[in-house]
Amino acid sequence: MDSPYFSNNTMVYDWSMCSPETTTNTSSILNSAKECAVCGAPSNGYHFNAPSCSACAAFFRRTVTLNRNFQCAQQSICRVNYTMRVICRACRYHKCVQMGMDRSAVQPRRDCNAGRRKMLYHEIKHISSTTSTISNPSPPPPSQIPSYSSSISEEISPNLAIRNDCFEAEQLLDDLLREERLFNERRRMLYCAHSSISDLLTNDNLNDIPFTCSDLRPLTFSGIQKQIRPQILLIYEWLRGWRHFQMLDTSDRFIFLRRCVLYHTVLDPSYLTYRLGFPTKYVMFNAMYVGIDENDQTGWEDEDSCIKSELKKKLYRPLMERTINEIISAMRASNLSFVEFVFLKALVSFKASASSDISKSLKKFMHSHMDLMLKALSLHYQSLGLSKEETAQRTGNLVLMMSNVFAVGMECLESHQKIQFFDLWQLDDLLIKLINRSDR
Amino acid sequence: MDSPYFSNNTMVYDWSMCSPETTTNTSSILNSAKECAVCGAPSNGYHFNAPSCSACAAFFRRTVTLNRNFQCAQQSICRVNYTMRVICRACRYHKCVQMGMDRSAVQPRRDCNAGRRKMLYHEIKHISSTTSTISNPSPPPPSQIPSYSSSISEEISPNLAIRNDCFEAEQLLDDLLREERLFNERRRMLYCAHSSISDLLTNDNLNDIPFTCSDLRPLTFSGIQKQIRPQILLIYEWLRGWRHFQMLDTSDRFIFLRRCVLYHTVLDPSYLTYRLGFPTKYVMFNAMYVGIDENDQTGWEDEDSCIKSELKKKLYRPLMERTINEIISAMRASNLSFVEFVFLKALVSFKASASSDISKSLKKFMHSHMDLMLKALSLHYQSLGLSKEETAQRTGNLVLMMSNVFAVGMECLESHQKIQFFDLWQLDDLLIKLINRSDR
DNA sequence: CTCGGTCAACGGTCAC
DNA sequence: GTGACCGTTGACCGA
Repeated sequence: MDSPYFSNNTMVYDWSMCSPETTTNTSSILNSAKECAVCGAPSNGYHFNAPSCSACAAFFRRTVTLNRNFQCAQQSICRVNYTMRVICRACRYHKCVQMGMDRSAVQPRRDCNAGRRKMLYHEIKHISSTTSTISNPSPPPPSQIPSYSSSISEEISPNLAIRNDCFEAEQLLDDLLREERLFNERRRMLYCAHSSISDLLTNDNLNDIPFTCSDLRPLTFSGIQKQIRPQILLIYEWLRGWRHFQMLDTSDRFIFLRRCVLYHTVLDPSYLTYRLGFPTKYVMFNAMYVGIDENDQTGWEDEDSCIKSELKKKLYRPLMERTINEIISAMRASNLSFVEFVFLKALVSFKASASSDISKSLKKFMHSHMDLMLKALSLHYQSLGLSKEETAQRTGNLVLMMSNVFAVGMECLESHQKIQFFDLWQLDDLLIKLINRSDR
Repeated sequence: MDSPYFSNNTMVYDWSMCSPETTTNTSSILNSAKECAVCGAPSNGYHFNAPSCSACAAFFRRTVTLNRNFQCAQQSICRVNYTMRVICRACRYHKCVQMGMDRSAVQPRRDCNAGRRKMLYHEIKHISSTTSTISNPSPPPPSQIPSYSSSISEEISPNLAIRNDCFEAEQLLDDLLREERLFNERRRMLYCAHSSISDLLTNDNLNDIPFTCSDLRPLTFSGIQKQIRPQILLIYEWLRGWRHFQMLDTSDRFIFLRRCVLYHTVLDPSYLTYRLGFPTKYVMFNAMYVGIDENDQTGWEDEDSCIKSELKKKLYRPLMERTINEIISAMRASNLSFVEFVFLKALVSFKASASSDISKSLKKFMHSHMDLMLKALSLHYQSLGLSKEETAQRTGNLVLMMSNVFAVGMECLESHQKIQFFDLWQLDDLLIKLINRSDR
């Protein structure tokens, strides 16, 4: 009664189909089971918890058991369908995962001492692969590739499970770093005043902050006002870079976007200030800054037809000071690294969304996703050679920072709801829609 | 004999040879499978549906993938056997087909990263760089254009449609449509005033224009001035969506971006005006419009601290009128479809860049890329059921439109170079860098 | 019904 | 350009 179907429904369908129009129509569910979710070929049922054809199932099984890691030659945007499925294996694998295939559903290598012939086949394969690796001058990979020999299958299985998790975690870190770099590239193009275009277009730009000190300009509120819309777009692009975002329905996307706009607006300036401006300049998302010191009037002056100096200070100095005291100082104290910042941003974004009014199954998925994030962070620390104590301490710092970000973010939200309600100064109308409770 | 193999073989071969000869003696099938039907060499089974040796199979595969067409120096009566097989390729290929080899059994190009060495390399990299992707210099040479074997089509026979080309053409159309839709989604988020956020975030938005009439607002030059930078970013994102863009070096990227900014600035307003504003409103990229009629002053008024009405009209009315007369009217006359617009945009972008100062090999690649585009367009017309005459006529229209776009674009460029030189009004500094010859 | 194993037939590679 | 070589794929099977 429960076996595969029940688990299928809770794990996959509940959250991939939480949009009303799909759940109402049962035939679409039946149709989706008849068609491979990965390549669209006629499917004969479920494989590894996703409606898929046997070919994609075999592909997925091979990829997992051999612990392969593919790299897309393009930008991980290859179309995967019946005719194109063999073109890019990286994207085919990602689509398998996206469509709900579960790495843990791949069983450990079975004991195959069923017949002489099979053993013979394996021995031959084993010998030939061994000799080829020996003849190769490159470092030998035998520890990575599972042996074809069936005799040690029992010993492999626990390691294999760990490796699967590592694989996912590693992938996650790669995704997050890629998206942050893209975000920086876009910000450079939008806000940099002095860089040459060659600097913007180059491939080698691995900087973890988008600006340099020479890009910083005194803040004007009218400048912020005009550039908040592109900034929201960039946050949306960051969110879309997350592999599972496209599977969310509209209302869940809305929740995620709202949360990210709110908390990124706190986090990004914090990191920029920590890296570029502290202790004199508080740097905003668009490389504009205000003076931190009370006597420094930069950015706090009157702006005709926009906002008065007094109101600026009344509304935003407390927020700025709280951000400095509770977030930026913590970043400085722990000497926050780029990777840690990227994790902090992701954890804040997903934790905030998971605490919102989303479907139960999505909530469950989000929590396992955050577990994976912590796992990836731990692996990162491990690769840096940190001890367990240091790892625990830095992870704890990050989690403490998260709660500070939530607190400051809430104050920021309330403050802007007040601004909008009393019309203290003109906010962008898309921002208002994201601040308000209802969507209109 | 080997019972499992035998049953396997019969099952597989029955499926592939579902012909009336299945009643023939099984042994004769096995005998015939033992020797190559083409050259008589010992064969190891079926290839492309004919019992053949691996050499003849490889020969057939190369011939099909490279779409080669051989000519026999004799009278197409050459004997093809084990010793003579390399003498006449025309007769060898002919015999391949005669013996039942099926061109459609040759599959599309597979993942190029799948090679033995490269795979090993990736796996090693995978191990060593668990998390330190930052320090990874990412060895694969980006400036090198890979093999693109399909572009080496010297001896093309038009009646033998290349399967691979069809795949690539299909992929190309898909990419272009996807990028245009993404472009529209981004424009909606940047410029829409009245849509609800749910409308922006929904997946089902397949509209081919980003705005509705209710989004249109009277133009202000200061508004254009402020929003040109996000627009350049969107053009950059469009360009980056092109699969091969990341393989270009910085200077080539610069050339492409310059060309696209120029011609998209002509093309996008043209399409928007044709679809939304004509004959009263000329619609810009950000949903702002000016009046087309000389008596309609909308958008042409004085703007304090930016630009005077007189200068606006002097600088931009001629450009607008030329765009209407030469481009928009042509779009209207041919009732340009969304897909055609997408192709027009791509053709203009790539043709303009290919005519610039880029490396010879890139130029060659660009031309074959444009050929592929025309092929994809032709396939699209074919799928719509258009006759050859109609296809030729519409393709001709599109090519004529291209040259008009180039002409108007050149005038637009000169006009803005003049504006920048005499400082007639303040242009965005990134735009200036893209207009000027040198990069500084 | 969906696992894993199997192997003929694919594609890519690279000395020759 | 050729063909031996090897890795990958997917229809098929038993469990």
